[in-house]
Amino acid sequence: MQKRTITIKDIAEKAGMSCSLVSFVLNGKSVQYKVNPDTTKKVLAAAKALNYKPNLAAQSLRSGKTKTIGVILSDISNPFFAEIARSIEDIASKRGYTVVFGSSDENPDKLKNLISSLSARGIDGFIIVPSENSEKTIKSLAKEKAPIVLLDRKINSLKLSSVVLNNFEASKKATELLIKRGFKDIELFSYNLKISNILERDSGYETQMKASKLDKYIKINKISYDKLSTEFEDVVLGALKSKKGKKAFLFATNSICLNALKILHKHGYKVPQDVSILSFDYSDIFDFYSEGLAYLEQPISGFGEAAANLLFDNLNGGSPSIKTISLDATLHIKNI
Amino acid sequence: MQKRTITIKDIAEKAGMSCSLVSFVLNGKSVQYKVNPDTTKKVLAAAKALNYKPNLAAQSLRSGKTKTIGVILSDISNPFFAEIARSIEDIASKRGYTVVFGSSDENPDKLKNLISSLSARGIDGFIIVPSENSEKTIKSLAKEKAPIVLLDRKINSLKLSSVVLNNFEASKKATELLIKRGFKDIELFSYNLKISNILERDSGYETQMKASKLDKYIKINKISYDKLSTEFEDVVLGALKSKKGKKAFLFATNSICLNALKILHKHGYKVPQDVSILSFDYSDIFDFYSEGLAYLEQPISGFGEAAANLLFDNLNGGSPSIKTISLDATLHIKNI
DNA sequence: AGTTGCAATTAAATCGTTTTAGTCGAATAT
DNA sequence: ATATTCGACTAAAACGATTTAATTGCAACT
Repeated sequence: MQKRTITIKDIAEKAGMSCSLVSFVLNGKSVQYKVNPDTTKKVLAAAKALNYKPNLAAQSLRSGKTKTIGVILSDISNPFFAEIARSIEDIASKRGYTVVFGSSDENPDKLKNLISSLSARGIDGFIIVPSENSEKTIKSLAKEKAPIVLLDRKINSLKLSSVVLNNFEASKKATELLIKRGFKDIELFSYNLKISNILERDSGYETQMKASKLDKYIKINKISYDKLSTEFEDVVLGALKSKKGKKAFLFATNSICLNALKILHKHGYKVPQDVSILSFDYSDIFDFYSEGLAYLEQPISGFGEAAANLLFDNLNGGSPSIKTISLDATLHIKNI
Repeated sequence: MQKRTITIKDIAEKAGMSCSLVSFVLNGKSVQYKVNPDTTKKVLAAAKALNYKPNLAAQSLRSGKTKTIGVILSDISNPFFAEIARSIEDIASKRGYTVVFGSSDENPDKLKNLISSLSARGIDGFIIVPSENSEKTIKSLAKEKAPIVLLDRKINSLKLSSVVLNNFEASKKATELLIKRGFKDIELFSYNLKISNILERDSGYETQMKASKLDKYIKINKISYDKLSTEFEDVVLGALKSKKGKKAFLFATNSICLNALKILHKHGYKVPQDVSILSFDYSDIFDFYSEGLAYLEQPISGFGEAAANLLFDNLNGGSPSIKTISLDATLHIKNI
């Protein structure tokens, strides 16, 4: 069925000239190589007539570039990362690049495998959401290979561009709101992952609690990433029973909050009667609560766009400028 | 910073032999080409010592294969497609393939652009969620290029493998349940897209309504895909006010249902007092309803897996067997 | 007239791998 | 002793595009 693919040679024959000329024209270097305007026209006409599509493998082999960027996320089926993926895809396609995605599941070994398989494909640049303990892997990638932009989390010891939320400020601001509203018993639910965004969220909470002399109420519940659906229920129920009185839960991520809300509902606890909620990220569920809830919306597409633009600047400009872009969260309050 | 990349030639030099031998060994053709076992060992040792990674561009150029598959979805930021994307990615990576994704937004022009840009990259095979009016585009791709598997929707006029839900049966079964529970006034909310899954869901509903002599209650609300957040509210409110008595809404997709539930909540309507709900797909929201709700869960990862396996079978086996795989939905009932 | 200069074109090398067609010596067969 | 086979290996072409160095005419200058 496949009618042999059209090469530059076919064009050359049809137009009655050498391959070189065709290549010059097709790369927009007619002027530079002083190609006769008539010749240029002939080439373009022939290329269109034959419906020529350059062979990317050949171009890559020659140039060492693949016009492809690699994006490694935690999990592309997580809505947060799916939206990021989408915004990166949009920008890349406008620039004529394609994107390959990989999911690390917060697992450093998977991350390492992904990086090595992508880097073997001669990817031009990377956008990476670094998992725990991925410092060495990323460092060695940075040493030998293409530009890298870190996303959602930074690694201070590495001199790399990154795009992150202003996590510390957001978390502090959220805690402050709760305190202003009269809450003292504020518990944070967070992952036990050693990644910058989580650590900063923890620290923002802690800092504000201390600043407001609520040291003795500080309680950070660290949840293991892959045990959210199993062992989390006891943690939440325990926290609900711990003390009497006005109570608030601060959730470091969407997924933790969602699971907690399900547990609350399952056991008949009510928001805001039993507890008030403040969560990072937006979730559709939030639209069904009209009081006792607030959330910190992240500029998700902004992350993808900023990271993609940063990467392309490094890729094309060549100027390896290291930047950290820090975006702000928006606090939405529903009668809290 | 880049220490020149290692080629097969470097290995050949280090091991003191020709490139050919190295290639034979590295491709596991030692036996076929009767390479001396000692030589084989030497090659492998040298390759490992130099940390050799084959240049994919060169391999592609030579073989015409890219070890890459293209996946075109409606919108990768939609959780349904994100989960499919994830399951395809997992299978592909196990087989040593990478995946490039594109989102068509149900727009035939975007789909066409995506296909042409992916096909120019010499993609080995495609998994496509066909949008409306994409028949011609896909047909011409099928004629000139690699294997295609259609996903989520089929196009009867094209002889292509596809993986879909048994939409007609699912929709009929759902309608039947509602009727058994005593509902007569059952309205369907569906997209006005001419794609097989939607049309079959419409038809399953209609068929069952007729079979149960409820012809005069048949009402299909067709919503325009990109106006879900704007013009949909009036449709829902209108339907709620139309008749008195026991009422049920059947939603053809997750996104329609989610939007409707938000509207219900916003205007103070209650489930099941004002209306009962039956939706395709699962949504986290559903966990917050304990009565008057049922949903048809689709085997989402199953879609991705089946499609990927089908594609790889065609890709490697070479046998261009055309199969339609039809998966069943699971009906979950919450006190309806 | 002979050199120079320039516009326009082309041949050929190159990127890294795979594969075909051979080479070469040693072992076996006649 | 010569022909045949076979094991082990190699040279070189091919994939398609880009780019450097070289080659044409032809006009312009001294």
